[in-house]
Amino acid sequence: MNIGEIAKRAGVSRSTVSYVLSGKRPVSDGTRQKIQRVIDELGYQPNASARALANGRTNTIGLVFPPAGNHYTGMQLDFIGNVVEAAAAKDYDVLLSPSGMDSDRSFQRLLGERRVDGAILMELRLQDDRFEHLNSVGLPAVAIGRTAHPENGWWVGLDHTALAEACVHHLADLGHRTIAFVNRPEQLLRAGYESAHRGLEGFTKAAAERGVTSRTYCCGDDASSGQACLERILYDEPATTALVTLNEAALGGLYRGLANAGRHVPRDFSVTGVVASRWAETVTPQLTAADVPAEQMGRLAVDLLVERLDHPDAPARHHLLAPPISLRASTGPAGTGPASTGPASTGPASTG
Amino acid sequence: MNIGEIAKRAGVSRSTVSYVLSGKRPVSDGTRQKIQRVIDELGYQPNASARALANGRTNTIGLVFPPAGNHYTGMQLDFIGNVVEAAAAKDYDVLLSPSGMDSDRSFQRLLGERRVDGAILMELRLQDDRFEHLNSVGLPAVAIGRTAHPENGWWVGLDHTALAEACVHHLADLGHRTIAFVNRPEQLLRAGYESAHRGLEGFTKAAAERGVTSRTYCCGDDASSGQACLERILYDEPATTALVTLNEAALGGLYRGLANAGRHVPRDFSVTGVVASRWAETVTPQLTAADVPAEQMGRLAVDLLVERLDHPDAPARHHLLAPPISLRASTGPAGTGPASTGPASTGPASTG
DNA sequence: ACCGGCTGTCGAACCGGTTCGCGTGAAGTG
DNA sequence: CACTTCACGCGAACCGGTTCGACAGCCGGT
Repeated sequence: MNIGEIAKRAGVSRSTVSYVLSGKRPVSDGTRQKIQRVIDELGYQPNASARALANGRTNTIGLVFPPAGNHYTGMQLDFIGNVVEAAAAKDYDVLLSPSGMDSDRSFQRLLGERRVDGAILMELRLQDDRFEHLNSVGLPAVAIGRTAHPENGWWVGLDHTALAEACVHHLADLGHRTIAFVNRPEQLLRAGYESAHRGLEGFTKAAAERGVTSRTYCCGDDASSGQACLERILYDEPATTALVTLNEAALGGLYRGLANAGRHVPRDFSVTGVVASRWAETVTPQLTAADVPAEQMGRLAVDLLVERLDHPDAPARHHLLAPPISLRASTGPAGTGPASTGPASTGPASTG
Repeated sequence: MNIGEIAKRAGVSRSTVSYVLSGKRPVSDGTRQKIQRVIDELGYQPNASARALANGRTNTIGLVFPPAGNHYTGMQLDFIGNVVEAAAAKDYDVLLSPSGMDSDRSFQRLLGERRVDGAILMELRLQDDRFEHLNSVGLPAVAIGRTAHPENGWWVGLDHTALAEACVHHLADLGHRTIAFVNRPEQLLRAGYESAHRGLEGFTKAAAERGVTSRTYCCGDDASSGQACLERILYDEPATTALVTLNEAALGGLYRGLANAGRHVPRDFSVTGVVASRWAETVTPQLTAADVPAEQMGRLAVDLLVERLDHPDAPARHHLLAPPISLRASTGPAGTGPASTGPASTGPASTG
């Protein structure tokens, strides 16, 4: 069932059917209805490849996300889901591309074969060569996150610096003097992950300002790494009474480590960080945290990209978000020290 | 840069370039190298839309997942990630389609506009009209899950009946006599979700066989619903000493409810169910559960679909998986009853 | 020297849409 | 009634690949 078949049955030419479909030229009421009736009867829908070939637009956007290790974190999931929904609402489909590292076949296909009209980049690095690749083939892109030089880019980002600072201030205001920072895995930090770097920067700066003792750790994206990391924290500095984390996947492990060490949250130890609310509410006690507004960010990213596609010469725009800290139940005033001793720390463990 | 440009620069015809690219006809070494050099210099990649139009294959598969409510569970995330990776390994791209309910635009686009060569269906219902829609347009599909009549279908499924039975037997072997079942949300059960129905069936059957007292509950896919559900369980039957759940998103809330009620896991109360290992390991104590092999399932689904695409007349195949229960730390022998009383149950709450 | 077969390449048609320029017939105007 | 104007629909070209039939040239065999 192609457009010629419709034209034949309606007794008109193919171009007239096309104009009925697109509305780009007026068609008389009589012909339009005749054609429309045939279309409805046959349930005709135009072939996407042919249309894309003819008018140069695929009505598809690419979502590029290098996997952090072998699995995805809850936050990535939230972004993916919300981007897909926002795109669907604007009649765009979403093509998923894993990896996106150089020489990655899937990413190359997306770009070179022009399967998509534009791309949304996740998991940004401070120096992100994906932008150059996209620019070199003229594909518009919007980032979720921002590079080291975001001035003239299209992106929607989270102010990790400010959020980490806010977490430190919150803890310092509660009287905590020794605070640990649990970052994403070292491999990602080394790769230049934006959130890891900016969060670390904000944490370090605020800790210095408030004169609190601090240590920073990298931690694998899973529960057992979190547990090991916490053991290490208490081994390195038993007087630690609070931590800030960006690593939502390790959160369960951090809590387990605290429980094993006999530190009660929030009485003996406070935990906070940057985590989407639905994950913050999964742990007990519920996590006081800056809520990552994944839905809003996904929607904004799609909005920006579609705007850019519709107006190729529009000036660059971006959104920098800094959600407030939601007070839940995982932070409290610094106590006089640990209430009791749990199992003695016997030594540090690898923290991924 | 199109194929004609390459042909011109190499001094050959367009068809010869095409044959170099596809290898479908022999080309002499000299010409091949001449063409290949031009291709490499210009970094030429053939246009995906044009190719799809010409040979009728998009090299894209659709992943159809009706959202359970407004967000995705960790298990869905795992499937999506693993399907995308498995597809990428076979040089297929993945197009995501939310909803997939009737009259859904995105789903209709996938089918009618032939954006994909085939589809993988997630979140199966016992009677799933998506199959009929797909069949009516001749699109091959593979399901993750199985309908009420899976005999001649292509699918990879989890034997939820057997898994739920195994959970009950495990608990009964430990001496538990009063067991609750925490299912997916009622809305999904009513919609005919396969896992919810088969899990419930297996639970009910095994509970009857073992003569244990049981109650079954539906529970929203979030932590607060889980907490409310647990309060309700203990209100309805305070003698309950164990539960089985399919609802991974509610798990954190169930644990919180138990902690609030003063029930220690596993001393006073045992918890088990069907949950992917990486989520089972997030909670404390770690969940004894039948591990959903999401990676394997994603890979198998892609393998089946690609096989079906390559051999349109191949006989239907499927894989029914029943992973064993991984013993972790959330189940133990039934005690003599709750060790102490937590906050008194004051009444049931809505459980979503 | 002639013929048959085989290789390697070409040209043209085709996939299913979109878009542009043009022709036609009806309506409006002096 | 002749002439412009306009609305409407048609045909052809095009997007960028793939594929098939044909043909040229070379080889070896008799």
